[in-house]
This record gives sequence, C-alpha cells and structure tokens, in this order.
Amino acid sequence: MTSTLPGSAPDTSTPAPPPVVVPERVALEGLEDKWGPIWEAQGTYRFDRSKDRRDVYAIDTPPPTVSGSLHVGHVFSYTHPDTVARFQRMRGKEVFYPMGWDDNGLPTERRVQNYFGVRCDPSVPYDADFTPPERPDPKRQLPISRSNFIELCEQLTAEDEKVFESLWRRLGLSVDWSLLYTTISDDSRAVAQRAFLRNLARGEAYSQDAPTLWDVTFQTAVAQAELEAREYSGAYHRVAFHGDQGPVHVETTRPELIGACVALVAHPDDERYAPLFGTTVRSPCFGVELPVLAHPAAEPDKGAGIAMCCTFGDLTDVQWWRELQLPVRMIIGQDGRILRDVPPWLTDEAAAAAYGQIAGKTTFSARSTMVDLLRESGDLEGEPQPTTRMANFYEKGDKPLEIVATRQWYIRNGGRDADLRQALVARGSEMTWVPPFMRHRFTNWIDGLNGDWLVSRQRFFGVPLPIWYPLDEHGAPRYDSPLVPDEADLPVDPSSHVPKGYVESQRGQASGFVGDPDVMDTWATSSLTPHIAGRWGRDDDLFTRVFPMDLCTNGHDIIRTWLFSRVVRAHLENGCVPWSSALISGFVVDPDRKKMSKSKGNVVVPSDILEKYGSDAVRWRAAMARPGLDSPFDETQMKVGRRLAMKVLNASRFVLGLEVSAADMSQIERPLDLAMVQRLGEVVLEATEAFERLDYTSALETTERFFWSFCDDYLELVKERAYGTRDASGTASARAALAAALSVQLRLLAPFLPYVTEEVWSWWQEGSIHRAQWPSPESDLPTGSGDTLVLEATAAALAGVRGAKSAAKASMRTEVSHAVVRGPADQLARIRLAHDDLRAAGRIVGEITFEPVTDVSISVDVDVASASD
RNA sequence: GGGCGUAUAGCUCAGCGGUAGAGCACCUCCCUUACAAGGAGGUGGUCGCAGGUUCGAUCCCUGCUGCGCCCACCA
Repeated sequence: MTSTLPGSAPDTSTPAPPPVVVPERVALEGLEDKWGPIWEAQGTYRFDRSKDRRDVYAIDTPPPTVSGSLHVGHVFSYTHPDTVARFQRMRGKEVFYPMGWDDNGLPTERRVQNYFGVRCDPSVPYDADFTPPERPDPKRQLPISRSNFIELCEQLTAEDEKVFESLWRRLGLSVDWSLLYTTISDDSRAVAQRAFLRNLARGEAYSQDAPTLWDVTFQTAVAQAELEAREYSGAYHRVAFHGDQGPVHVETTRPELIGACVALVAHPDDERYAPLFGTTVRSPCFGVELPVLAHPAAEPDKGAGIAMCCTFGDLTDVQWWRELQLPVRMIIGQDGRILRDVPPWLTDEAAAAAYGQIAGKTTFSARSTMVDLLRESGDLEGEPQPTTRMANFYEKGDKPLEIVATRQWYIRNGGRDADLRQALVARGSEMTWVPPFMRHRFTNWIDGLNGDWLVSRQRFFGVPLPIWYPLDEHGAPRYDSPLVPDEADLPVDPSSHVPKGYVESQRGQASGFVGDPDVMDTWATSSLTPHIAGRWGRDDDLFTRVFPMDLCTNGHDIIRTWLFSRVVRAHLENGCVPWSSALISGFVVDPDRKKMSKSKGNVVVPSDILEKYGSDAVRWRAAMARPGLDSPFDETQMKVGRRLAMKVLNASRFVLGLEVSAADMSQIERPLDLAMVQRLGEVVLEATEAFERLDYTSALETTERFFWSFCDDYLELVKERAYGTRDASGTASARAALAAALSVQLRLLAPFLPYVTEEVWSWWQEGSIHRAQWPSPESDLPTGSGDTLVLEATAAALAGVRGAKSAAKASMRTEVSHAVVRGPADQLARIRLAHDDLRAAGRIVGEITFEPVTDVSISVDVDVASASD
C-alpha cells in the first residue's frame, strides 16, 4: 500500500484506512450532545503533565463570577482563547487550559445571606452540625461562623457552577475539566494566604492606620481599582468663616463637614488670600479656630478659590492634611452617619448644641440641617446653587464614598514607589498585547495609581487574612508584630484557628491574641489564577511545566484589576510576567452599541442562541469579532455561521461519497487540481501565520474564503470528472485532490467549528480531529508545481458562463452550443488546461472559442442552445 | 483636562501608497442528483472634513469634526 490518507494521524501499526461511512442524512442538530460526552470520555482535551514547559501551551482565562449570569459577551470572549487552544493542540502543543469559577466575594456573600437567612459573624465559633434555618427570615439573619458561612457559599455556588459548566461544554470550550478550580476552595485560600505571607515576609505587604476610601453601605474599605466616578448632584453653599479682618467666604458642596474642618487652604500665589496666610478664622456655628494656609494644590478658579480642608471630604483633603500636618477631626462614622458623641474640639456650649442637631444623622440629612443652622446664624450667603459633579463610588455601591481613617492591609503595587512603578510598566513591555494599543491602558493605570493596593475588606466571605495579633497586657493589639501561621497549615481562619504558642482560651484576653477579622479583596485571590491553576506550592513540578503561561485573555474593562494584579503578583513572587501574551477582547454590545447590562434589559441569553443556531454557528460569529473591538450583536449573523457549518457537512458528504478513501496524493496531476492544492497550501500558511499572532479572525477569514470558492468553483468544475465516467487518471486526480483538500480544510476549520468538523472527520478518519496534526503544505498537499492562476482563470470563465446564462434568464442547467471566452492570451492558455472541466461545469456541448484581447478581465459570451432541456 | 481607539456600500466589517472589497440586506433568475435554513447573477461608495508629502493618497503626515472607551475631576 503506497497511500495514506492525508492528515491522518501517524499510524505505525495498521496501514488500512477506516472505511468511509457517510450517513444518509446529515444535520447539525444533536452534534453537541453526541460529541461532548465522547470528548470527555476519551480525554480529548486532557492535559498531559509529563510534557516539558517548552511543549506546553498554557492559558489563563478569567474565572467567571458564578453568582452572576453569563451573557453572549462571555460566550464570545471565551471562544477566542478556545480557538487558539485548539490550534496549539493540533500543532502538537500540550495545552494547559483550565477553567475556574469565581465564587468568592461580595456577590456570593449577598446571595447566601438572602437565600439562607444567615449572616456571617467571625466571632461565632464553628458549628460542625449546623443546618441552615428551614424558613429563612431575611429580617433576622442568623449569625453563624465564617467557616459555616463559607460552607453555605460552597453549597449554593455548586449549583450555579453546574449551569456554567454545562454552558461552556455545550459551547465546546476545549478546557480540561479535571483542572477546574474555584476561588473559595481550600486550595485557593491556601494559595492566596501563602502569597500574602510571602509578600509580608518580603516587606511587600504592610498594614497602616490611614485615611481610606470607604463604602458606607457595605461598611468596608475599597481599593482604587474598584472606584467608579459617577455624576452626583449637589449644591454649592457660600459659607462665611470669621477672621479678624472680616468674613472669609468659601464655597462648599459639603456643609455638613464644617465641624470636621481643620484649615482653610488657598493657593500660595493667590493675592486675594495672601494677607490671610498665617492668620486664623473661626468656623461658622462651631467657632473652631482654624489656620488659613497656603498649598499649591488649591485651585484659585475653583469655587471661591479658598477651600475648607476637612478630615476627610476628598483626596485633596487627605493630601493637605498629610502635607500640612493637620490634626484629624473625624465626624463621620463607618456607617456614614455623623458621630453621636460631641467631639472634643467643640468646646463651647453653642458648638455642642449645633453639633447635637446633626449628630447621628446621615450625611444627606445632616447637610440640610446644617444649611438651616447656617441660615439662622447668618453665615450662609445667598441660596445653595445646584450643581452636578463627579464623585467616586464603589462600583457595586450606590452612595458616594467617604474617607475614614482605619487600619488596613496593603500590597505594594507601585502606587507609592517610583521604582516599582517603573518595573511594572516595563513588565507590560515584555508581553505581546493583542491589540497592541491595549498596553496603553495598562501603563496609564499604573501611572495614575495614587496609593498601594488595599487588600483588606471588612467583609466575611472571602479569604481571611492569615494573621493574628498578640495582645499586650492591657488587651491592645500589637499591630507591629503580627503572628503568622506555617505555610503547611494553610488555609487558616484566624477566627477559628489559634496561632502557635497560644491556646483558644487566650483569644481576646490580655496578653493573649486576637485574629485579624478581615478578609482579602477578591482580586487578591484572582490575581493568583496562574498559581492556583498551576498548583503552585502544592505541586511545584506541575507549576514549573505551565508557568509562566503563554496566553491570558480578558476584557479591556479588567486590565486595571485582574490583568494588572496578576502582573503585580507574578512580579513580586516570581520575578517575571505571568504570561507572554495578553489577548484583550472587546464587548458584545447591543445593536445601538450600548453595553449590555441587566438593568437595561438588553442582555442576550447565550443558551437560547446556542440552542437556535448551534454552537458552531455561534462560535463562528464570535471568531469574527476581532480582539479589542466592540461588536454589535446581530442575530442574523448567526445564520451565516450556521450556513457555513451546513456547507461543511454537505460538501464533505459529496466528496466522501466519491470513493476517495484510498486517495493518493501522487495521483494529483491535472493542472486544475494542482492549482487548487497549490492555493490551499498558501491558505494553510496564511492561516497558520495568523493564528501564531493570535489573529484568529484572519485565520478564519482566509480559510473560509477559500472554502467557499472551493465549493462554488472548484467542486463544480471537477464534479463530472470526479464522478468518473470516462477519464480514469483524471478521475483519480480529482478524487485525490478533493480528499486532500477536504482533510486540510476540515483541520483548518476545526478550531472554529469543533462539532461539525469532528462529525465529518469521524466518517473517514481515526481519532479526534482535535488531536490531528495541524495541516502543512509539506505533509498534506503536493505543492510546488501548481499554478494557482489556472484555477483563478477557469473559475472566472465559469463565472462568465453563469453570468451569461443568468443574463439570459436561463437555468444553469441549460446547455450551451457555443461559448466565446475573451481575455489575455496567458489567461486563456491556462483555461485551455482545464477546458474539459469548464465544458462540463458550464454544460457547453458545442465549441469553446478563445479570443485573446488586451482587457485584463475574462468575459464570456454564450449561445444558449435551443435545447431548453 | 490627559490618554486611547474609531470614521470605507443601507448594516456589520476587511483592506492600507498604484483602476474600491466581503458578508448581510436589496433586486433578478434557477427546484441543478452535496447543499431550498439552498444555488447563480446583479444594483449599490467623491473610503468623515481641510491641508500637506508623493508621479500617484482610502492608505503616510498635520489640523479639525463626529462617535466610543479608559483615566482624572466631590472646594
């Protein structure tokens, strides 16, 4: 036997090819249900950890938040890395492609509270026999220990995760599901804690009692990365402070903070206020003596040009407070209300009485009370002038953030350190960004950092900070000498576990210890997805085979969070970038180019379109969305993908119905056939090159363009010859070329259309197409001698014949008694090489006359035979 | 205000120094033995505006305008 099937897996044992079995009827329906289980059972996408790092292609994709829901944008952006994964796998790489679920953090916490009617109280001890209340009472949430709470979170998220997994499987993501991780698992908590402890040991993590952005609804500190600037309406209040030289007016949108004022600040060059520098004024209503100071951050053209510095109204206040070394006068509590006790700096009775009016109120109602007080005292000039300005909000919150001084944990991220900042920017240059301009977002974000990464949150469901503090003889925590666990004991919950050298009874006792009550920011865990998936610290052999990874993909919205935080972690822990390439996907937007969101009601549910059009069709549409560009959702586009998938089925059915099983590439010798394989060889190179630069869209377009012309022109031209009625060698050449071309094209399409290509592959090949070798001209096609222009010119001539028939409103089946083909002589010479095929495809029963003309294009005139049928 | 992207056929997008491309939509035709959830053919564009470079600009440069995104902006 001299022949093997093109593209079949290297076969050392039995040379006999499998019989070709083409089903009677072909359909796209049911392919997902058929192949999903087979891939799972055969371990088609299973990662082989025996491979060395250089033979591995490792991918890091975002773990979706399971308490949310997946929309069509997720489907698109997760399809992109899958096409790359499939390409790399076929190229012979062992692909490390895990999936994770982000079940950690606030969204899950809220869901569990409502679902079970419980709340987490870290001071409650673990109850191994706990069962949630049968009838949850949302008004009276049952306090339970953090460990019990986490168990409930795991229980509830497990349900959501099943739904997510089944969607991803249906979409055909070629992940190795045995590598699945969740961010709240013991393993992930251990990784997050280990990384934090190492940051601590190296001095990269530290705690500090400092002004912090604070969400009053969730009562937690938040990080810069979680901020969202939103429009917020308020009013300017022109308020008089009293100095020896008369009143000084400031304009403020926050009169309720007058009691927290520590100074008035104006620009040093501002002549209006220069005489006041060094003097003092008294605040309205409270009569507190305040210095008037100069600072360059004051803007002369903003408001009155002189501002109240309060502790703390905004970040500029914090800057003034720090740089001018002002005292702290907090009047807003962690619940966002004015503190109830009269503060010590309000010494006289009138001040205390005024304060009493606003004590305990929210900032909103305190403001209106304060306006009344200012009116009464005559210190409000004119009426408040409504205005709209931008204020910082927690992205999940609905009230503007306050700034309160609290003790928090930080990880250095360059926000306060120029060298580290520069090093992280440089890491960005070590990676390939697709599209390249996305790197600017990364750099801009780092350049705009105004502090280190605040990782502690005053929440419950999350990874606890693995820290205890010794208590001194008065029972006060010694924050400067935290107690840490051994890495081997991770994960720990300091509210349940006891630090070394202590016993439980010493918890909270003088000279005993206390656990840090806080958890880490969810990004502090997800910043470690390469470490979690690669089993860092638990299976370092695996980790060295997959890290640093090759590819990360995520949306441009989380460059500043997930992407950046992973770079920080890898830089600090591993001294390298976490992956060499970042593929940034755009959004799927609605037809009006608005971002899809639940509140707008414009979300497209992915399971519906997967059901309606089939996974291959949806994946095709996803792959047509280029990296970084937003893509409007248009359901009619799914039909195009579906038609391609159908075409693959039908064209394959035709080719494989021609007894091509013993195809031998050496039989390909007709000029038209050689031209086709020659051109296909070029397509293979183009598609491969496109995939290598992560340009899956171009890989698909190149392949698809060829495939359609293959079907429309080549297939039609060789059809008669391939049926094999007379010309034996011509038939053999056509059949061999068809088989070779089909095999190659199926493999080129396999990353995009995994179901239909696998289905067709199974009709005539052994093994999964997804483990077949990516095609190459050398091994799959007899290239080198073909003249692609033969196909091009002959196809043009065929198009001319069709056009002429169409113009004559004749059926394509109509026989032609005489055709005149005009064109450049060299083109005509090429068409002559295939004129039998042209004759057959065009049903030209009579003569073909070739008329050389100097026109560039080929034109055809036909005489439609009177034989109308 | 700083940064980035984008502007090509009715729509979605390729192209990117040398006579404007694809798909969808639209029109016409065709039940043709792989395919009617199809096939064939066709209509349709001063390539945002204004300058510049060039023999030549949709493409390169400058400016402007529209749209979008990121960041900053609580006096």
